[in-house]
Amino acid sequence: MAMVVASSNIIHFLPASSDPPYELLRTHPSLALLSKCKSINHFKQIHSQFIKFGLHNTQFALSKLVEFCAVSPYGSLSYALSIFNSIHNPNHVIYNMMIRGYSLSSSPNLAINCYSGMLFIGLEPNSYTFPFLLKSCTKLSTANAGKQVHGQVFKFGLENDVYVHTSLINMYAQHGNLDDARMVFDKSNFRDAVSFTALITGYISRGYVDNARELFDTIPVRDVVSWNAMISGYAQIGQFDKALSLFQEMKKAKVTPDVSTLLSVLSSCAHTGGIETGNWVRSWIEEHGHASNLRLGNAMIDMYAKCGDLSMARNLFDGIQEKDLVSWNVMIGGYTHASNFRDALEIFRLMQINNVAPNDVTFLNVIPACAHLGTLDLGKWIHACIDKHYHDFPNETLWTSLINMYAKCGNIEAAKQVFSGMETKSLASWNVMISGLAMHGDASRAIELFSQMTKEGFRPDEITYVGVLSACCHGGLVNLGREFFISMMKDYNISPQLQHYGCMIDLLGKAGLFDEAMALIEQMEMEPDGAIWGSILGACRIHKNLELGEYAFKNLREVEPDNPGAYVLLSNIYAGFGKWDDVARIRTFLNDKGMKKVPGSTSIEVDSIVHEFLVSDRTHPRSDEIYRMLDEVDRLLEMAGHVPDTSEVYYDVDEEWKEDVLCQHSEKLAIAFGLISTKPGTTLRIVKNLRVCGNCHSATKMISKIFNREIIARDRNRFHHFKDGYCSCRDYW
DNA sequence: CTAGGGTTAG
Repeated sequence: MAMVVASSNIIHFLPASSDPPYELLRTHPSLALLSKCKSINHFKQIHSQFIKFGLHNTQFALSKLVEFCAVSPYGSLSYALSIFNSIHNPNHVIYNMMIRGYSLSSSPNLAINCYSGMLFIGLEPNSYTFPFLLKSCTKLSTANAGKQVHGQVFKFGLENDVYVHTSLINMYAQHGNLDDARMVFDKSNFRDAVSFTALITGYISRGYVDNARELFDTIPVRDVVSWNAMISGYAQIGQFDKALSLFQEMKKAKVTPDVSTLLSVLSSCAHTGGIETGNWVRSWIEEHGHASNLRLGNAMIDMYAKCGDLSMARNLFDGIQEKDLVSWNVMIGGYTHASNFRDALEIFRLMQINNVAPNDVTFLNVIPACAHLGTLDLGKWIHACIDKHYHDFPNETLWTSLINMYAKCGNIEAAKQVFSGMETKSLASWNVMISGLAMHGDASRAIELFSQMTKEGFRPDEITYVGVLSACCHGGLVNLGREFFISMMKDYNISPQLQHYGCMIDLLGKAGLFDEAMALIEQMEMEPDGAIWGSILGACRIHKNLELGEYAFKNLREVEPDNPGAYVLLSNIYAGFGKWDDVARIRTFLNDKGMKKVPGSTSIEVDSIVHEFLVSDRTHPRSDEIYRMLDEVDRLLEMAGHVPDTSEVYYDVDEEWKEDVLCQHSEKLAIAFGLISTKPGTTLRIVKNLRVCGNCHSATKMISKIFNREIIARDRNRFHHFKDGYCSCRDYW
């Protein structure tokens, strides 16, 4: 092997013994230049300085030149090699620096060649050689080379050097060979915090946190990295409480935290809602001059957002001058996490204005916001953006999120397109597609898709069955619903959860099968929740069942004492029986308790802007036009013979409820605005926060015919497609 | 003259 090759431009061959005294070399001014060198061109100038002063004839200076080229990020390994090749008899240091260079490069295997070359010319490796060589072995995917190098360590009697054995432990640990890592550790006669920590991180990365902790407790003197390894280990596996209590111990031990510590601690605070510790960390960061650290800033934003203090998060976010992608993502994610979807989209808009390119994390936080708000235009724009820039990164979660968004924004066709375009479908994608179809009342397609997914070998999970059962529920398919419910338990061993019972009880109740519904409630192994009693109560309203209605109300009030919806539904039942005294009694009770019903609101997206309306809302800038349109709508409805159904309306009871009679429900305002602000024939998509009332439902059916508009309405539970005077729910909801 | 252990969003 010819490791020593003369290079054409460097022709000096000198024996090592010609080095002048180290002191003269070490203090030479040209050496100081290297520490400031930031480019290879600058290095070449320094190199010629070395030649000019005759420094390049010394092993010392040559080792410095090779070190820079091989190790510095501004160096170049090929340049290091050309210098190395010009050296007649490189010493240990020069060889070590070449090996180190390879260990840092993308071809760590070449370190081994270099090591062979060193042996070939008769140089013995020393205690510095192996840490570098072992780092290369660590980077290799196979364990073979590492084993052999371990043999070399014995051969040269270096197994008791603490640096060498730490490198061995680390190498084995990184390869997942914890037994050998432990063996080296146990056999070594000297251990410090570094060698302990190497083994501890190995245990943690394989999930053996308890073994790691056992070891951690026996470290004689722990340094900050040991603490960090253990604290972040707990955080990684989700044991955030343990991470935080260990941090308290670290404070007691008077070990100063560094940036890594603080990042782990902030993340733990974020996950546990531990805002007190979070506040402490924040003041510590400010006192110790870390306030301008971007990563800490981002972690603090995340912590405050996840702990629910969005305004503090926003203050910190606004205070960061040089925001990076993560800053934007944590702020958007914070708002989405807190269900503050409008602000999430607002930050996203600011991000566009600031020309910051989004990534998949951004989209995963923005798309659900679009889904909740029903902003189809923005959702489409994001979809186009993903198609354009991120098609190379197939991200099933991203497509699944898009399917869900299209379904929730009322464009089920686009949802189907994204779904069928997915090359590899995940269980989650089948699930969102099925529940999307269910939401749109397309029970037959949902069920068809379910059988297709099982044919393709996917095993349905509990979420799949929530979708399937809710499809049956929205389609009124009682028999099929029963069959699926049984098959879920029998064929897939999924025990029904609250949501499954909820679907079944809703389905049975709406069909008037009260005995069966109540029997199912008896059968449940958990306490029925408010949704279940609510659906019984709602079914009692439809089927005018006063006795069961009162019973369901009693139970609902026990589970959700502060839910005014229970009183409203019961009042509806009384109204259906003409029991106005009871209606009034409930009203008085609600007023005395100061309970307000959740204000209904409806939003509509026009030209990518979301307009939100409340009952009798007059705050919109085009309010006058909207109310003129509303008058026109009411006039045409009356002409077409639309008679408001007064059975659900609270006559003579309350100012707020009177407005129902005036037909100024928020959905009608949104529709009126849609009619005046879009071209004739444009589909109107509205999103309502509550369930659509009977009056608005029948009015909207007629509006769709009179104005020749398709109106797609999302309420709390499902979609209604109004067209030509009909609704896709077939008045069953 | 050279060295070993650890890192943000979902």
